[in-house]
Amino acid sequence: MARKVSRRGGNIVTIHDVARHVGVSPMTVSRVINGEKNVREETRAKVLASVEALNYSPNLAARSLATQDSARIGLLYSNPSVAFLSEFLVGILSESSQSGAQLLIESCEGPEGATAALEKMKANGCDGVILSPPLSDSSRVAKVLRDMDLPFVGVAMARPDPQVCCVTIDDFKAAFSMTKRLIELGHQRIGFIKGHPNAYASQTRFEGFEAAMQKAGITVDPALVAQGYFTYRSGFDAAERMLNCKDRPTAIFASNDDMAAGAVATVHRMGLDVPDHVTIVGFDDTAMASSVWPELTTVRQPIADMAALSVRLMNDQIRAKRLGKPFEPVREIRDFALIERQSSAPVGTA
Amino acid sequence: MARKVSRRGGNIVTIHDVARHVGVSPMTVSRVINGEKNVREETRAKVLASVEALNYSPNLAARSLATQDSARIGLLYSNPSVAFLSEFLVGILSESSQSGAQLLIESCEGPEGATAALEKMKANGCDGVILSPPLSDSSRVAKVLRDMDLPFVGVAMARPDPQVCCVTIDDFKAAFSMTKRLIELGHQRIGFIKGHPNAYASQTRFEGFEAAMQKAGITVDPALVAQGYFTYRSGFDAAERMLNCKDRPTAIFASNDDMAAGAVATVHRMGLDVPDHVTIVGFDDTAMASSVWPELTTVRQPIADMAALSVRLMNDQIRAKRLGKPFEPVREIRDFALIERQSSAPVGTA
DNA sequence: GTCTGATATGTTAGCGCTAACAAAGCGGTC
DNA sequence: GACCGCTTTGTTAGCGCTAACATATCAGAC
Repeated sequence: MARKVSRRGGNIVTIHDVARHVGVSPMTVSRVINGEKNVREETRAKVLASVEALNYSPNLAARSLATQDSARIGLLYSNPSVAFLSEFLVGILSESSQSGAQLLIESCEGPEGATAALEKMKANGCDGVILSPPLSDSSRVAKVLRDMDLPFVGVAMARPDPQVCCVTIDDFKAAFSMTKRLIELGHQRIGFIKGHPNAYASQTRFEGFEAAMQKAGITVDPALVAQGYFTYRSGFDAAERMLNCKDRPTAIFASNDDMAAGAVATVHRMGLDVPDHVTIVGFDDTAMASSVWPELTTVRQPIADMAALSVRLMNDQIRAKRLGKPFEPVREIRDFALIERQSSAPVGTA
Repeated sequence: MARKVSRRGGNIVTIHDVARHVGVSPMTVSRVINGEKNVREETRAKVLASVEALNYSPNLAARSLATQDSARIGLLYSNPSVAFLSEFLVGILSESSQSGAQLLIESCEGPEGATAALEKMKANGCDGVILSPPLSDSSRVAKVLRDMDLPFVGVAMARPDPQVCCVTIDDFKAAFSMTKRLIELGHQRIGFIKGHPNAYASQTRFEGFEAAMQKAGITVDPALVAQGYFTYRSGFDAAERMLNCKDRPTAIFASNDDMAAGAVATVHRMGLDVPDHVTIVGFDDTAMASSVWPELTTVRQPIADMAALSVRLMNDQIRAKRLGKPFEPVREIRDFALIERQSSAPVGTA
């Protein structure tokens, strides 16, 4: 008898409490909790009932200590589209709270600043890194990570790199679908505002646009293709130029929401209406899309889902590395969605 | 000899490795790591050198298991201004990765949906909850939490409630300062767009505006005070009404950035310029503020800092509760900052 | 009946860390 | 020198969980 002192906090329910309550060993409870097979169905049911009754929830700290796979995952972002970032983080958090991963977050100024941030992470005992765009697309960052021998997963990469483990949507197909939808609405003169020339996504999205136009037998008028830079201002300017054409477009497809919002502002400034005179659509479904008026029709990436998936891939990769097993890079492609709001309408409504 | 099997993952550096390297006991290393006093300066230095040399970083899982204060902190948000949310999460993450807290994130649809979310959190073994606005201001949510006996911390609450532990800025003072700044720029006819009538922040900000006007001896023209709802559209409409006044305002102070952006759009639509004809300023410094053109002059809350602080307060509170000690609610007030961008200028520039 | 090979459960020890206690070291006081 | 109180270091055990091994149970085959 007489353990000297109990360090037990107080009323915390442990696996032992459940075990005692059911009349089995803690190990059996553990097996049930972790969904292992080789537990009699009857026993499993009793344990689950007790878990419910006692309101037991496992101590993740103890678990990761015992299993030795407490992954410390670094999150690196730069230049964030804030809207993207919040959804990204929500996805990461909800997944990692289940897997019990620790998170380390760092920001950096573009790919150049990444090295310092990554070194800091490594020094803090990071086991792997998840990259948000645009870093996920940077071959420079990828090289640094490989040199450091740190596993990584890219989220929303536009450039297909078979070497790299990532979660994305199909930008080409998404742009294709949006364009197709505009054509279905009767639009023929469709303007396109490209994204930043450095971003792979820009090119891919433009190709999707072209392909859809070509498939519909519509020639793309070079006067209706403008270079943008993903900024509100660049969308504003690009739209102005297009709308001053003799034969102005009835629809404008901007490669992201900020530029689409800028385009909306231009249309309004010229005394025209969206969507009555001009349909405007964006890409990304950031906060911008539903903040402006009229709200933007746009393409949505399931960012939170993608982020959550990236955590799972990261865990798999870290585990594989610990066990010295090889890890096959995976490219997971998620479905996008066309979100139709008030900024688009059939041609010639006004 | 012959421990049966080592379950050690592999190359992980532990406190024992450091201890052996220095030639002291693990406990001494632990003391150094945790910055306890009663360690000889010489010993401390040697330990720190070894920590550095071996690139040791403590296993948070083991620590929280041993200390029994592995806090599981719930984050509840609703209706998020995405820009707010991302900064909030960044702050929370960077702090909690240091304290080793586990995070659980849930969203809900306004205060009504909060109960379900909170019950889910409690069932998942949550020890306390951090509330982001507008939930932090909801007395309903506060009541639910008190009934559940869950500690909580509110971030960016506008309503001072001495019962509640929170981190905020002084909305009154912030609105006062911004108004004062506008007056310094020579503006006299200043319009004010209020926020949603349900939000306490709306009232507080308006009071700050009034006080500054009064102090400068300027009468507030009721025609230049409009009810808004924190949405782009409401700012758009409110500004339109004001600008159609016979004697139109030279500046408009909107209670948040979305409404300010809406006001900018109205100004442009009327063929006027920002800031040459009308100065427009916002509040919050969300992504919106630097996405639109011209970029908005606004008031910034140090959201990430505030969020990080809320985690510390939460940890303190949880620890106090575990030890059965009383916890005095704290109200921490952080400094705001006036961010001057291109949407404001001295009066009469054009 | 006994042996085989499965499945189901229990036992032991240890993951890395620190709370609590124990002991050693050190200076000063009477 | 014996005693006190203080600082510094060490020892032990245990936080809650699970890997690995050990054992029990059972069905079926010969």
